[in-house]
Amino acid sequence: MATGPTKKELLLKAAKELFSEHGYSETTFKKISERAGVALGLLTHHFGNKEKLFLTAGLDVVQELVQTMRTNLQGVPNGLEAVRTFAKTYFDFARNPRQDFMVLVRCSPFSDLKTTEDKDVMIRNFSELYDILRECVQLGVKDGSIREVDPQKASVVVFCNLVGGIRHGLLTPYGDEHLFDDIVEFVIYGLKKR
Amino acid sequence: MATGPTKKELLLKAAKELFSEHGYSETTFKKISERAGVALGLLTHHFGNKEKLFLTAGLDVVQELVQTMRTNLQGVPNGLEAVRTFAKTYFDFARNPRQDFMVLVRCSPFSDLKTTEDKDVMIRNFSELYDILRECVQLGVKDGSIREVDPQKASVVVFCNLVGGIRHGLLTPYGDEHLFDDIVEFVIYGLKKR
DNA sequence: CCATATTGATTGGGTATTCAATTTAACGAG
DNA sequence: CTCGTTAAATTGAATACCCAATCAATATGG
Repeated sequence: MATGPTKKELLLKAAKELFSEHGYSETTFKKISERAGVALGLLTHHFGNKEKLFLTAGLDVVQELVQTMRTNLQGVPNGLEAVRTFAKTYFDFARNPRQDFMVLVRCSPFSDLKTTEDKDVMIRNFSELYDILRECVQLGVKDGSIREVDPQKASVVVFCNLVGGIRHGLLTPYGDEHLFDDIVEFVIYGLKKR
Repeated sequence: MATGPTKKELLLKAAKELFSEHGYSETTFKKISERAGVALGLLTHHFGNKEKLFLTAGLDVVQELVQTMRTNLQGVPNGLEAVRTFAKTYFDFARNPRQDFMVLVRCSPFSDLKTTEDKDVMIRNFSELYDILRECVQLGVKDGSIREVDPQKASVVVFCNLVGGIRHGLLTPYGDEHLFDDIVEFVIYGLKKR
């Protein structure tokens, strides 16, 4: 028997798409079940409630991004290039509709979640990304490709660039198709040893 | 007769506070009218509907920011310092609870508004800020305090830094109390002529 | 045979918006 | 200043709608 995706997977896929397209509160169980083509009741059966469903969707995206990041960072020549790769991977991932990255952008994972446990889970998973970026900066300071900066502070600032870039590039009418490249260039310029 | 604030003003004030604290969909007419201490029906009477109310609240904040920006930028010695003042003013404004800046952050002005006319109104008002920042960069390139950059591109990149900084500093658990200063420093470092 | 998956109608609660009724304010004529 | 008239402000209950979550009934699979 050719087993395709399970109904649970279909629901999660539809949920990720709808969260991406219309945000948390505009996405209803009815719309999700209709897009997935399965019964409405399966949502609570498989995911508990709406918030848990979003958490599942969001974590799915974050973990895939972490994995992609780890893969792309293999074999980078130095810390500065690692940061460049990190930024490019981040933007490429966000641009790719198949990844449903907008789930995280549209749904404010740190403010829309209501229970503190759910927030903590999301925070822990996001922290992986921060850790990776910080290690890139640390590496660069050590190997001399990045100027003398506090890796902790610098990595947060770089992350702000990425977050702001995503919001500008994908949510506002400002910025052109080169925005992401411009940001990468600016970040590298600001870190490079001179 | 000592005329205090009108009921319309009380409603708008309460709406801005609640939008800031809990976002668009968590803010209800009931909560707004209760906090303002006036009748629920006045909301539609004065503002038409919920989206128009949010638009009014958002525009109020943007226009106040534009005015503050213009004031603070008077008498800056050169373009680079103008950019620094712009960034500092932006962060100070966002940090100040009295300004209800979080209305704009929590309510995603470019993605939550439903009608294209409302989006256009918001876009036009926001553009004032972009124009001001671009002029600062242009000035700096001319007076030699900023290196040779495309003012259009550079100002958008700087804006991304500010937007990302706000989200990190006020919405996520990452970044410390010096984050805003770090970002200003990074931006200035990336623009300064060497 | 039992646990799990699946269905969709039902439930209970909450929402923006409407509306008829009432109060207040504005303003000119006498 | 004082009515009288009219428009605007104000009220909160009523309306109509939508949603997440429940649940009893049924099917499936190991």
